Amino acid sequence: MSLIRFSDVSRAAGTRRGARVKRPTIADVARRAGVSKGAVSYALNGRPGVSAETRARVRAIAQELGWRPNLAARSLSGARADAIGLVLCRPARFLGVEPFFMELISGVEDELAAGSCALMLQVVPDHQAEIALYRRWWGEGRVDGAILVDLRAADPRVPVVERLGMPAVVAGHPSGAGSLPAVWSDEAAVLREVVGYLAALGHRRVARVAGLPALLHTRIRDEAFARCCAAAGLAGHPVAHTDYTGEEGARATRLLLSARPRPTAIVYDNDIMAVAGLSVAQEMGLDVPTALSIVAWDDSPLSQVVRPPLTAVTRDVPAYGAHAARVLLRVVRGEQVRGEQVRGGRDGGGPGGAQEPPARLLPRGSTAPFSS
Amino acid sequence: MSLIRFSDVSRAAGTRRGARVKRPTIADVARRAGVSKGAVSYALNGRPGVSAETRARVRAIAQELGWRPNLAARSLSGARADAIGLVLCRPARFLGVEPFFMELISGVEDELAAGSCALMLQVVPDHQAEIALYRRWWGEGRVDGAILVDLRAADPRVPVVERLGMPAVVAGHPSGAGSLPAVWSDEAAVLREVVGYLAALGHRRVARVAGLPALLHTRIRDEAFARCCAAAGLAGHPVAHTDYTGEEGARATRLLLSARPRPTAIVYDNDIMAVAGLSVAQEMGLDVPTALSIVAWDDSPLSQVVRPPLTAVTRDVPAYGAHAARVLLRVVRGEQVRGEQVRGGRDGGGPGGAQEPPARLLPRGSTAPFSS
DNA sequence: TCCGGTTTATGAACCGGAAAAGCATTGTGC
DNA sequence: GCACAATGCTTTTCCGGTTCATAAACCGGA
Repeated sequence: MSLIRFSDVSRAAGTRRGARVKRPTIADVARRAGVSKGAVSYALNGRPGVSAETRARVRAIAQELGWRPNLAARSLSGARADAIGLVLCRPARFLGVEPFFMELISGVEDELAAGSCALMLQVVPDHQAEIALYRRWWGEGRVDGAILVDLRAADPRVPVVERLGMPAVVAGHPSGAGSLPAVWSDEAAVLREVVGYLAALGHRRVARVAGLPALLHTRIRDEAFARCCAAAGLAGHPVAHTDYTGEEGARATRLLLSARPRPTAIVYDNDIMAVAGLSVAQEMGLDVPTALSIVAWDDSPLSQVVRPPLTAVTRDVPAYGAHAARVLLRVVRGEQVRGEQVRGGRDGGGPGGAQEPPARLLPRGSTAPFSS
Repeated sequence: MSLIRFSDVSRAAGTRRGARVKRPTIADVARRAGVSKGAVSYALNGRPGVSAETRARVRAIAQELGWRPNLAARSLSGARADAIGLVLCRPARFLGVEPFFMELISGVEDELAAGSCALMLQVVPDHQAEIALYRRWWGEGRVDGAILVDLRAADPRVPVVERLGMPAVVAGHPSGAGSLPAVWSDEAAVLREVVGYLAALGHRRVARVAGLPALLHTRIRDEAFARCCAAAGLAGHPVAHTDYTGEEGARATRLLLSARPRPTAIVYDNDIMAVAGLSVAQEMGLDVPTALSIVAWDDSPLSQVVRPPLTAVTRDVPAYGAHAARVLLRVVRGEQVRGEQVRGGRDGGGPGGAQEPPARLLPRGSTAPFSS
């Protein structure tokens, strides 16, 4: 009996949304201030139509009552949802591994928080689901726009988003962004720096352990790598593709190091694989850096805690996310992304967008001169 | 001129929400089906009030038109927001490092996606901001509830959330959860297993590199560690507190290994610190595992790619997140969390909640018998 | 044929805020 | 002194669903 009562009470008063402590509405503020709803709306939104005096009084009362605009009501009258979406489409187990996304997200949120905009995050298994999600979110009016990551060649998401008319920003190279603005950094330039550096150290056989071949940025790196190697006059430049996990990184390294002649330097597409590769090399009796040089991508604390600390390509990922968010907010607000358009438009990118400061090569202990 | 025109066009038709392709509303469906708005609502929500025949017709038409319920409108009439909140309160740079949160999030979302509920994620600098965020989200009707993580002793968030009446679940030990349901795993038991294992291997001086001392689970582990060591008859059991970063993990390890007599085994609170500790040991000429055994917490691929692979405490983090989400959804829906209440209530936890399957110790190459 | 009861559908109110239209009051220019 | 604008506020309508009161249609039984 008492159990049933408890259950009933709980259902009736505890958890149902409608039963929560009633929040003041704009009408409460209006009544209290002795003005109309409309006036309160004007006052609180900083729009003309009320005197400075009334505005101040209304503001004070709203503050006092702890009034907050009901988001549903606001967006129902055609305003914004004040949220943007971010869909991650890698399997969960890969996500946990890479600091990249968490850093990206924290950067995005830094920017969003400033505009008191929220982030809707969802992890999905495939592009199909991702597209369905965009439709749903946009259809339900749940988001004002989205940031697209992990662009692929001929990415199906781009035309869908374009057709939906949903504001969106691509975090990645503009070549695949269609008409969407893109925020990206020049990976080819960094790769040039890396290869140049290794060549200068005397390395002639440089290999690469790359990420998912379907991703556009992997392809761009692949191509740039081939070009750079050729330009630097390096011999063969084997590239192994992986799924970014340590396991595959280790396997690829083992394969590369078993070949004859074996490479004297390996460039990895992330740091987890570089660490795995380092372990494999040590396991195989190859000293790093004297017998093998290693370069990691997307520096994280991980690169610094292993011995030797890894030479890494480092970039400010949070800043990258923040930048993407900033551009998206501008698009959402209907502002032209003018400044960036000039900078970004030149090589066929979308109508707006911006280039990030390029990543930098940070030499540490895992690279050294090589002489055969 | 063309630039200006482009800008105008964009503002007028491109990005403003109002100008997007008009989505069908319930009224459109009603008109098309030749029934009233109300009937459509009943039909689509599976509520009585329409005939099976009409229901089917309305459903078909809604489908055909691609109708989706406008979330704002729906939640305005007192329904749910169909989103739950998760606020992370560690500095961004720490978040990127730990796979834990990303895995937790992916688990949460697995569960939410099933109920087509979204996740609002935000990273904040401190508890102050976190609390403000709960107020805002709840006040604006943006979320139906929240998952609280990283509980501290006498956590200020708990009473605030209780007072707000916002459904919430604590991911952590129920001792700090007040009246909120908690989802947790028995860390003391695992620690007992770990210490017992090391003691059985012949270790007499076991040290611990712990995480942030302010966190409740750190305290629980601290206390359990002390108790287990005493129970196993181990000598001193120094504990070094850190901020979870590799740097501090390395520093703490250096300190511990410089003491005389030095510990023969170290248990770390996460894997990044364990990896850092491994490097430090190797740097100091101590072979792992013959001279020093290492145990990591929260196994990630990282533990497996280093040499030797790390013995680690492993648990199913995504499942943990999924579980928390499931309990929260129940609370939100006003269902009693009955089954769990029995299991969870026994030791003073909230009115509901559930215990996770305990973590397991996974011996790998970094632990070995020790004989002085 | 009439009657109570159920099923099925309708119309209107309502949620909370935004914004257009309406309406006094005061001020300005000629 | 009058036309006209600006100011400051109110009224009204609207956004898109939910829900309640109500009514029409239907049913079997007396």
